[in-house]
Amino acid sequence: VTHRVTMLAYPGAQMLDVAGPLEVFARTSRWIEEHHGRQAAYLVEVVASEGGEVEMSNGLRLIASRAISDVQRTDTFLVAGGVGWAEAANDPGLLQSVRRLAGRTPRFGSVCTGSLILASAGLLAKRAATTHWAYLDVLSRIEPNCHVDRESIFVRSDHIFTSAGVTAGIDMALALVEADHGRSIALKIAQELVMYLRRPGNQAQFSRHIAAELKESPFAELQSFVLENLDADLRVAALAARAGLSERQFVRRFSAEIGTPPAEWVRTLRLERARQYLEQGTPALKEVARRCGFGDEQALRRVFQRNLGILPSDYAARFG
DNA sequence: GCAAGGAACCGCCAAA
DNA sequence: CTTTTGGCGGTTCCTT
Repeated sequence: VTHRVTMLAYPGAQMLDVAGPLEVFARTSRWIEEHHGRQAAYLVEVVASEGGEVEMSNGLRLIASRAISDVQRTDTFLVAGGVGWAEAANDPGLLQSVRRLAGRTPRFGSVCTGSLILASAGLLAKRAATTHWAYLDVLSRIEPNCHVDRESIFVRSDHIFTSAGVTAGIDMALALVEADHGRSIALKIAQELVMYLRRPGNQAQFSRHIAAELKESPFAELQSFVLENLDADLRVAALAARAGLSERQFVRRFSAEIGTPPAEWVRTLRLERARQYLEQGTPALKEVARRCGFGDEQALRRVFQRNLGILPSDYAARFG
């Protein structure tokens, strides 16, 4: 059974928003063909706001398979983000097409500022959604009835998926794959991507999938708590108490099970979360530090410097 | 970038 | 006799 994924591009759309999720679907397809001998699971296509050719935000001229107005049906419809979102959101014809296609698609969503286009089309009323950091307020302005989630990397509201940034778009695509083909395949693809992207350290940027992996661990509950409360007191004594073990025993068991001692594990997750925030556009470093549980900016800076050899501000400038 | 105090980690050991 | 537990203290790393 072929599942069609349609990605909308428009002038000034962000190429990575298109490429990231499509990469996930493409890899999943290939993996399933190789391991199950089945026909490709996903057929991906990029459609243009109009005509067949759009200039992306990086200057690349992308030739789309067709215009969105020509698409009769698809199974998953995604809208990319990018600097051109505002023009796209002011194009009544395009919004009409977006509404029409979303209306006849089992599920649809957006990456980054693509949410603003969905909102402009009136598709996010009474929905939970998110978008790029810097545009959360714009989102509530466009659609006052949208429940804007300011914390999440990506948000699902029934059949509508919105995500915060490029890496979040990948994360969201993985969630769609998980819904279609199950957790184990989604995890495999996530791992493959992590290797492909050569992200050192760990895979925590795919937060949801790490969370899935945690289900296997005897410390699952504790780990989910940590994942969801990175700004809480997560010193060893506190964690041990939460786990109902003596400190000594906790450190011993945790290290044996997880492979890293608790404090280090927490620090790694905090760093990874901070990277996510910086990659999705930078709120004040102070705010990043607070949300991730680093006491202050200095602590954040030290951990970055030591683990990545780069300052947070430089990291944001380079990847954000 | 430094000193001083604190937290984390882990080997060791005795008790359960 | 083996395994698990948890206190102790030294070293290292981190925070202030």
